Amino acid sequence: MTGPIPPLVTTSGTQGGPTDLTLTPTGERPALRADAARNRTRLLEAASHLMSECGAANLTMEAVATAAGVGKGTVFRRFGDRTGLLIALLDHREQQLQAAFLSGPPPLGPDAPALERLHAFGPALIRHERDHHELILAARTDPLRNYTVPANRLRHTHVKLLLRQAGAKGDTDLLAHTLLAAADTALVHHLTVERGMPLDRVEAGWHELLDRLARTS
Amino acid sequence: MTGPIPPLVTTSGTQGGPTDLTLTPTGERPALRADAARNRTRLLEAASHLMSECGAANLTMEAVATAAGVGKGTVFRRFGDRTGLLIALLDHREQQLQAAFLSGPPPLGPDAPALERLHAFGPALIRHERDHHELILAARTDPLRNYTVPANRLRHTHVKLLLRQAGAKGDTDLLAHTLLAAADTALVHHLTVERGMPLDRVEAGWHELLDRLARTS
DNA sequence: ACTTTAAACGGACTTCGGTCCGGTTGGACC
DNA sequence: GGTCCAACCGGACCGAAGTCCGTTTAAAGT
Repeated sequence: MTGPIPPLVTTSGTQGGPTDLTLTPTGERPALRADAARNRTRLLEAASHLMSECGAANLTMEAVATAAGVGKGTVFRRFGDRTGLLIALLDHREQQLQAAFLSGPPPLGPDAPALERLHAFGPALIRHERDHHELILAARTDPLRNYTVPANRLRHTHVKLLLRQAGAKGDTDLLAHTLLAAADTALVHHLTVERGMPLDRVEAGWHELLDRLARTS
Repeated sequence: MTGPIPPLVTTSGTQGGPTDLTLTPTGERPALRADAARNRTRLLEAASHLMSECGAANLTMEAVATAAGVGKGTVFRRFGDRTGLLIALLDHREQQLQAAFLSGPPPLGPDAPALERLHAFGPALIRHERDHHELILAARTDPLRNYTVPANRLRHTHVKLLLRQAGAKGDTDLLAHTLLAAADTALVHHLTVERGMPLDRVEAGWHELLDRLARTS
């Protein structure tokens, strides 16, 4: 990872000033040469396939390269590192969720009042994360990287905006972080799987927390 | 890591039922053979020394082993894996903080009202984590492991107990997780270092959050 | 002191992430 | 079509984590 600008996963979602009101999904990509683009999709398909067989934890870069019929160096050039590949896989699966809360029908989408959207967002997020917890946890090697991942920045901005629209008083930036932390994959997995807590209770926790954080007084 | 019971770092702090009211620090260890104990401290000292020279990120197991004058296998036998070694280093540095909130003077210690203790706990925790953020972040390879680390379980139980004593309504278990997440090393580091947020604001966020979570109505 | 055994030891070995660099090629511009 | 170059490709190579297993030893019992 010494290349000048390894065009990793994707930017966007939150590019310019902090008051950018129009959020966009994390899809766009910087324009790749034909062969590179072809190899990119091949690699993602190979990785996705291998993952469904061996599990995300056992996914090796060399295996992906071989399965895609390219050299190992190519994988690293394209995705930077193992985590980059996993994040790219995730990003693809996130499109659905993003579409749902950015432009989908109420109560998640923009045609519902902010507070209602937030209440709907929690369970949607929690379930999405639970569905992909294996991949998400495998992609979390570097604890700081989460805050850089476009999809997560998008979530944060989204929640922050909704909190403001809902008239929440206080440091909405921090409150958004707090709210998102309550739906964190690792936490939810720990609670539900390792400690046997029913998912309902976790979701109830979200609503309860939201009620307290969104107070307008 | 195939050994039957690699007696890793230490247990205790939260052993039995969930209503164990007397918390104890995370110091005790299962009793080691003389040579093993000797090598253990040698290893920790060597690791600590190497870390202060090269940084936690560049600490290699082989270097630690060599510096301590033992074989590589010995390091792994004792600490299980790299993370185990780092956690052991951390555990040692945590004793001070634990003593402060378990048995120290008010407002952190037991001679202050619960809510006041919680308010004092945040800044203490945040600063402690910032002082050791390098080690803490390096030790966080597996996102699920945090919830298993004795020191973190102790913190959680501590906060949960204080919330109850303060008369907080709601799911105190979840609320404790939320509160601790607000002081999480990775988050605080991201906010203060990468985003330039002043530490005061993060601490203010703790107090604000606590006020909302500890509501008794 | 002697035996015994579970525990500890060490270092060769395997595996995998990540780097490097010489060779190849898409595609823009003439 | 020809030239040119930035971007791409691949696989040898490196470093470090973690495993394995034959050898050594602390220490408990006799």
